Amino acid sequence: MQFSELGLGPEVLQAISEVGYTTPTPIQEKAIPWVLQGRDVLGCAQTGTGKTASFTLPMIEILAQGRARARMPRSLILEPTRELAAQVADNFEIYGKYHKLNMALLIGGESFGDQVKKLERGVDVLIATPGRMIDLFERGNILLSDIKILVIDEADRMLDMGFIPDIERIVGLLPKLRQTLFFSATMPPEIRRLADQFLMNPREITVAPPASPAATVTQALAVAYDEDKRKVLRHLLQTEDVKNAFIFCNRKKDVGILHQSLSRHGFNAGALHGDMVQSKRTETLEAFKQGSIDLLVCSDVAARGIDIKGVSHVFNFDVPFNAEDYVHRIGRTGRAGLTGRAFTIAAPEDGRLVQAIEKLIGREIPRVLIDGLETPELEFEESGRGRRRPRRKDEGRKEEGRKSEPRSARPPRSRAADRTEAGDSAAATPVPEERAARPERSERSVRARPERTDRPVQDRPERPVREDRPREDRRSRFADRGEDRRRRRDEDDDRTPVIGFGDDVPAFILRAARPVRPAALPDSDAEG
DNA sequence: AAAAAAC
Repeated sequence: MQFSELGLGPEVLQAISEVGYTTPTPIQEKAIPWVLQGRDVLGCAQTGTGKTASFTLPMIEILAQGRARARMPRSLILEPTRELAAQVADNFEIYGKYHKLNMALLIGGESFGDQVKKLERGVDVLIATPGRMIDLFERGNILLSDIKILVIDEADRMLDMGFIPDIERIVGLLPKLRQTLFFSATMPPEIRRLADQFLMNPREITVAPPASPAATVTQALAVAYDEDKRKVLRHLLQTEDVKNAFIFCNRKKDVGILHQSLSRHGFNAGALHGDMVQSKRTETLEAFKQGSIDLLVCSDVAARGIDIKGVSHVFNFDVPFNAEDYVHRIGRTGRAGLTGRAFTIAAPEDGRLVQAIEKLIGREIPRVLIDGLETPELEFEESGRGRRRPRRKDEGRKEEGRKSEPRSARPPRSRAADRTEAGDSAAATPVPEERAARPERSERSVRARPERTDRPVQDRPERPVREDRPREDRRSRFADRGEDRRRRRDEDDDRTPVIGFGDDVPAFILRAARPVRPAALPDSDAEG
């Protein structure tokens, strides 16, 4: 199946081919013809399935006819986060290149002035987060009586975030006669109810079973004491072949702390969470996209839907509270048929969270050991208040020997991280029992390569940078990787289908950034 | 337990 068979016009097809795509993803193949016919669509699809283009492409086609009047937008797309809204706007820019569509991005944290000015001029496409949208409506800057197409994206997340009342209110302001496209990764009863309420005789499209991570993502779990977590992370960053990575924390505060820590250790990292000013959020995300930042330390604001091509790794510095968020987080890698690796660092008290995740994804996450670090057991009992936090056995002893420094000079977390000397040059190895029980699995598990294990980072041979290779060379390199992937899949006996392009990957995705390396190797493990 | 979103 080719894009040219879906009923899209030559201008859109031209824009698509310039980006390098030839083959639609399953959801695009199924949804685009229906949307072009003016039908409602209920799409059950995770991000990373090509969902965004499945509505932007036909919308560009439909909106090409007619013209918007002042303050009367012709279509409305609702997104749960500002970053996702901006990403959809980018999509319209890219594929609407040969159409003159006016677009307005209505998100919080940016000045009203520009957004209002755009509305005055008349927009074809309105892309908004609910809060700012309602605000502008109440100020009288938007008339919704001309909306012909409504898109509700990430409905289940809107539910999680408490946006449903806002959504119901906005939809109540729209004309009853309209086309509605409704997307959600999962279909809990509450979402189903909304879909029934908003859609008329929709075509239902399901492309990936919810809560199943893509087969292209290799997962692993390291258990470590809380105070060792940063050391484990640094160790993984240095032993893994990390090109770039999302690093998720559960709390905004910890995003800041970890970002500082990694920066002090010479890693090229940025931070992203919802309390940062919007301009900084946009700037950081762009820098990560462009590759001028290798590591993005972030909260769950970036867990869902953020689509950055060719991210090699995801690290869960904290085990997510919500098991579904785990699936979303690790879905930032292994996209578009490329492989990715996802490591989760769990503290002993995270046992129940890990259990919930493993239950959701229906399998155990393979464990890895970090050489030179004591690996505690996960705990599964109720975590009562006042219960003693699990501690390393050697903690007291190391405490005496550690370099003296005024206690008040540092936050408690960073002091704790100083206490172990071993670790930075050690390697992650699989749990022995796992190897003994299933030898064929251990071969492809997330163990660091042997030649990398006990040499310091700067002694390792430089990895070839793919950018410098001639085109043909790159292609053959990828073909090899494809074969490798198939072999590994066979060994895995993993029957989950691969979502994406298979081996037919557009050239631009193969463009790789330089490998991530600490700018300077820390000479001690000190935080300073 | 947290995060997200309007000023």
